[in-house]
Amino acid sequence: MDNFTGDVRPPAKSGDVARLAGVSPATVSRAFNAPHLLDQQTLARVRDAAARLEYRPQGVARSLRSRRSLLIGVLIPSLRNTYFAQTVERVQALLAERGYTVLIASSRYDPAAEMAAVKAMAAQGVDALLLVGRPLDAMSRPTATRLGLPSLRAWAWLDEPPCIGFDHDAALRVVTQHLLSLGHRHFALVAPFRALHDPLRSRLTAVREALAEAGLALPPAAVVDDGGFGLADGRQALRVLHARGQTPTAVICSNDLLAAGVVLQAQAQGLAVPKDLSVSGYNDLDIATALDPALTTVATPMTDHATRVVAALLDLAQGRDVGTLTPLPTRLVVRGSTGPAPAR
Amino acid sequence: MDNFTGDVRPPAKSGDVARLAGVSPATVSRAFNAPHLLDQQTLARVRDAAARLEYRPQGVARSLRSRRSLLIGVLIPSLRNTYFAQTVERVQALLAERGYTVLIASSRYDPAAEMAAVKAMAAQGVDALLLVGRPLDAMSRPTATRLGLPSLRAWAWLDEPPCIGFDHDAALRVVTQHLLSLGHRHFALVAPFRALHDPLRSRLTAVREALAEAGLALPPAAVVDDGGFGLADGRQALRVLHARGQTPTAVICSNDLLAAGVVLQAQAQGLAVPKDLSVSGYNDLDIATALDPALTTVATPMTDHATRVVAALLDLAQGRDVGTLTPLPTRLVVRGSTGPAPAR
DNA sequence: GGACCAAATGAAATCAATTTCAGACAAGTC
DNA sequence: GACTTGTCTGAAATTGATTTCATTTGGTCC
Repeated sequence: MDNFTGDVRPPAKSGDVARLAGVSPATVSRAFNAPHLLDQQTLARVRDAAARLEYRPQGVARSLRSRRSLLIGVLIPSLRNTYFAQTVERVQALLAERGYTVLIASSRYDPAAEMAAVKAMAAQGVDALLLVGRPLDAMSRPTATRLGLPSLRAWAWLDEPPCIGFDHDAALRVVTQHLLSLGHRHFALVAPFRALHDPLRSRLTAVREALAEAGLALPPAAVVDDGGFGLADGRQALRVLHARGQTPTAVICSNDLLAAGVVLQAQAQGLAVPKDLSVSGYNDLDIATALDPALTTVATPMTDHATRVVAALLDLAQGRDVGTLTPLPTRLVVRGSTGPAPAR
Repeated sequence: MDNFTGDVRPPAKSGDVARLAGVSPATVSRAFNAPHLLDQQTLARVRDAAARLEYRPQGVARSLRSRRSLLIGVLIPSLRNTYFAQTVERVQALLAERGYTVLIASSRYDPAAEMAAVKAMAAQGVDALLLVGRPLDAMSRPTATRLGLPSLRAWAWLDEPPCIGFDHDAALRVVTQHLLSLGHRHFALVAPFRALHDPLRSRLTAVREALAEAGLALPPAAVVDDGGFGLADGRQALRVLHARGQTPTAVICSNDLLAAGVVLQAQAQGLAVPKDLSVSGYNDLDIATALDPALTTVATPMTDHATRVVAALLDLAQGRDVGTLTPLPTRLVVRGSTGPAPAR
């Protein structure tokens, strides 16, 4: 039952430190939270006593009285998405430097799970909540607000402050224009968002509009919007397009993994990239430069993203207002996977 | 400053619910934590009042008094590792079903960060700690124990209970034997663990030993133990081997991404896989079957892993002992990337 | 030398729940 | 009818830190 291993004496509490240092618990608290209020001598005595007893203030008690938990909740759609996973890692590392600990939950694109996670995190008393990606449950953010929980939306730029993110629709328009300028007239879009709710599909609209400006249409058969987000799904997507009789010269993908899959499948079928088929990705992950040819893609700089997200989170957690925010810049990175349209 | 939006009235506390239901706070508490103790009528009244006031017990106060936080800490080496990321996602989902919330920290293979995370999680009062992968700081687990924090080691099987994991060394011996049985005599190993501390390199020893049994040696030049864990690193590894004058017929890789990189690089250089070169991966991630040829690899079943980890964590969190544990079974999955050694 | 002020500290209240302990009441037993 | 037993409930203590408020002390200014 009990699990004694040598010196598992009950951990010291602030009163113990106070007694050893010959001060009151209030002073111990100040030594940790407002050392400038203390006399140098006193501070030293308390620090010494705390070190000797290996005292670590119990977070739970601190949170209760001070109403600050030093906890930040992070809610993402999926950890299988490398970009999200890396973002979480960076955000966590930066927050740890500032003394914050990170609570994580993945909704796995399930609105109910998203809402449940918001409530769970509110119940645990996080100081602020980071919502990565577009909302799955339209009420998740209002719910956080109603529970008195400051929240930040990240990754996708939405006009719903505070928000720090990229304007993905604009980026996709740029990709489309890039391909148009290379002479492409036959497009396909691989963006498996069908199962997700409407707003996520604005990417589709963005591509449609950019094509419409050039007088081109994107027929439903040229859009693969089901399946997953992985390499195998990219391969499958190209097969599906061909099975539907589609023979695009340019395939726009909603992430690099899908694009890599399309490239591999094309090569397996004897199509040269980019001579016969141009392919574009999104995110500029490592894989984009690990392929032959390297992927033309949209860079969504992660360092910038993570840094600004953390700064805003800290502001929110400490009750400060975050100023007006603008979308983060994306950058079209043209590499070998896109080229002039083949003559037909 | 304040941020009122409509009905941000202060959240209800247990006393409010008690008053509305005409009972004492103690009864409200019992309604949530031990409903069987209450009269049906009373229970209904309390539930009704709680619903009407949208009462959610404040976790911080509950944790303080009950000494249970319903928080579980998860500490991993890296979220860039897809297997770890997916494991975290599953573990989190399963724990959420049981009412637990997950605190996460990534050490990024930094021993100091690992130790700091253990302390931070202890301070936040997690009920149990999951340590994924081999220890970076030998003291991290003893520290947890000394702080009275039950911990579980996962992923790697170590004789340091409680632990749930795979015997990677045994699995690598099986891989080596598979390749030996195909007639290979010239091996290379891509396992970029050099920067990591010693125990992690036992994989190298495992391969060496298996080869030794067949009377073969693995020269240092045939081992690539630096670089990263990505696709590009796999490509680079094969280049490095060739630059060193190594012409292995079989390359054993410590993960699927590296193996994929080796395969792609080989193909780019005109080497046929597996005719000229056999390559093995590890983990059996999605990418293993998305390539041409598909990767021979070692399956480390994630569902099994996550399920058992969660069961053990719940036991630990609730102060129960976890029984004796045995390593989880791995499985060699032979696919197209390995084949008979070429004649020389 | 008295009034005033700032710095340093402690005593006690506080945060919001859970838990302990004891009491009320009803039902059964002899 | 007295006694036991079990069920249900509430009052008050408890958890461990922070915060408020009051007090002490020493210095400065006129």
